[in-house]
Amino acid sequence: MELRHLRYFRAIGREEHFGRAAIALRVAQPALTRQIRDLEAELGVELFERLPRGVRLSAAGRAFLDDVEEILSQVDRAADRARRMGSGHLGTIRVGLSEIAAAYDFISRGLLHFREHEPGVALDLRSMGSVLQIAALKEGALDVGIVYDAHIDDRDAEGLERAPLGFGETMLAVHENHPLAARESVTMAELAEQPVLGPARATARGYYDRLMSACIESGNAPHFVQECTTHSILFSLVSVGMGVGLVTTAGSRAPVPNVRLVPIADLGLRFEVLLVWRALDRSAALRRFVEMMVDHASVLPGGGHARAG
Amino acid sequence: MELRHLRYFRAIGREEHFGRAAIALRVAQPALTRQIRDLEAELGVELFERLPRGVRLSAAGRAFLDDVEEILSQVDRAADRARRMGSGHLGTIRVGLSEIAAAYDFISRGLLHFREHEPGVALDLRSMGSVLQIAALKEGALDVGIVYDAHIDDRDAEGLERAPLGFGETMLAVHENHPLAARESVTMAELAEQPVLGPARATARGYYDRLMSACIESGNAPHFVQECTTHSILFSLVSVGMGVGLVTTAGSRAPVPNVRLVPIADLGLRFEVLLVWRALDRSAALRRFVEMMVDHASVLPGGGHARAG
DNA sequence: AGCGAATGATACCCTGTGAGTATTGATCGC
DNA sequence: GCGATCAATACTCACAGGGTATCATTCGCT
Repeated sequence: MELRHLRYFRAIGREEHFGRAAIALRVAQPALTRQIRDLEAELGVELFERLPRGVRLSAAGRAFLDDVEEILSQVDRAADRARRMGSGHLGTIRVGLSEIAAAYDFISRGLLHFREHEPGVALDLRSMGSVLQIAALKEGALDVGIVYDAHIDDRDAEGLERAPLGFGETMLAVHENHPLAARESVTMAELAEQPVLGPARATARGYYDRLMSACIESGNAPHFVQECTTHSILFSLVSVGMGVGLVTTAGSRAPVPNVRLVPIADLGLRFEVLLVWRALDRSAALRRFVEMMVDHASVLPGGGHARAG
Repeated sequence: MELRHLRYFRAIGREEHFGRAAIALRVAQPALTRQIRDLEAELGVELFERLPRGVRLSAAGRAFLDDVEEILSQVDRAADRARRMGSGHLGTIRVGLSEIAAAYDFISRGLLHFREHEPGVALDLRSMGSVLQIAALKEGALDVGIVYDAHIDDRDAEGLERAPLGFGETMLAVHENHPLAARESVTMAELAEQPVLGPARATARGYYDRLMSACIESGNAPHFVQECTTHSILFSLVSVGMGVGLVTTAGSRAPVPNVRLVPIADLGLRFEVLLVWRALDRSAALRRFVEMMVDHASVLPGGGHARAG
């Protein structure tokens, strides 16, 4: 049995007329006679009652017609689904999101934009740290990650592709009652007297190392009193007055009400926010996602970032 | 797209290996390569990722495989259903049952027997009068009827086929306190003094006419005081003492507690209980039903009836 | 009653396509 | 580096499915 049999049978069953079905199918009538004869032989069932003039569906034929209609429409749906999937309009993308990502409006806007323009593609957003994202990407447990460039070392580079989305400036988080809270900017020298909170090397090695290098280069390495594994912990500690914090984030507003962000004049430590994915991944949906994220939150050659139309 | 494509794709998708799939399908491997190439071209989707060594389902291929599995099993189910329907093991038979039928145990037993042996065939039992059954049969609203022969006249005979199932004896229904209740049998002469209940000509013309003819032939036409359209009405009236009733039924027990059935020695009016169906009806389930009913409640050539093994 | 139209079945021919064999190209494992 | 593995390609062949012409039957309209 082939779909041809079913298509022919459906046409004849609907019309209960070989001639009209032949016209609709754009084949000659004898072809239908033969195919239906073969189909009936294979099933061992008379699908049509041969009347003196014309034909009529038998009881078995009527039941079979219902099934065939369902089957053929299911075939169409399956083909359509495969096509949409192949063209990237349908599917699931597993996106790794470290908590820092939420701070960048071009990321959340980009995600929203994609979801609106590709409603068939489910975004499986997974909150996980940058280091974990890289590992998950490599073992195929994640399709795309959003991380700081500092977390990718050269060994990671092979097999992974990346695209810059924007930048994160490293700033000082201070409690609103802190003397430095009202300042336009501060210098590293001013931090020497302060208890400073910083990242944890264990969970963000590359970032930690680059931050430390920059501090040392500035000539005024601060006094770190606490390593924080996440931004939210760091902000919490700053907000209860445990010290000032070195954080890399977007914009000038902290996610906690009573904490202010102050630029550091002589540090100039910038991190790139990257989209990362497997170079071998040929998923059309992924390509579409990357394209849209890059396009939406396009990074200008000069270094800043702006929204594209 | 043909089922061949789907069958090949399913085999390769399950194995993720062209060679083994070719063996399982009993075709040469190049045939698969070509069919899959065509299928992918038609869908515009790469269903398999071509690895340096071997193949792997793509995301679209994996989704398509799920659909294809469903489609192919549905095709099998549809074919199976059509076959079962064609062989009479599946379907629906609309059976007309007049209330008299319930009195004959070979009918209820036959129905039960059929239901047990053909669980795939639904019996759509419809309670309707004999005359209505004949009409419904002719216009295709009913597949088989169970009626007294008296209701079929020669005009009905054409187009309808019949088979005898058993006999109904015409007896006298009397209230248990009635003087005749204890008798072994009565004669028509004895009924002359009685108020008699009989059938209604409007709803059972053939039966009524034959009953009347027999009464007149007996030489003692009784005095009918009431026409009853149904057996249950007649029995009700007898049970409240409105008179004695002439009824045709099976066995010697009335369906109402305080009514007795007494044979009428000199009437000898017997009616055949018939299975009736359209001669042109080629439904296998119907044929199976007729065969089983006749076989089960087989009527012996001598005239009586007995149960067959 | 007879003729023509309608309808599906049959006969016959021909082309396209699907399958087979042999081979290539590429890669992996030892 | 050699042989094994695996899919793709080249080429040939047979047959299945489609087309045209025709038949058999029946129905409708004179």
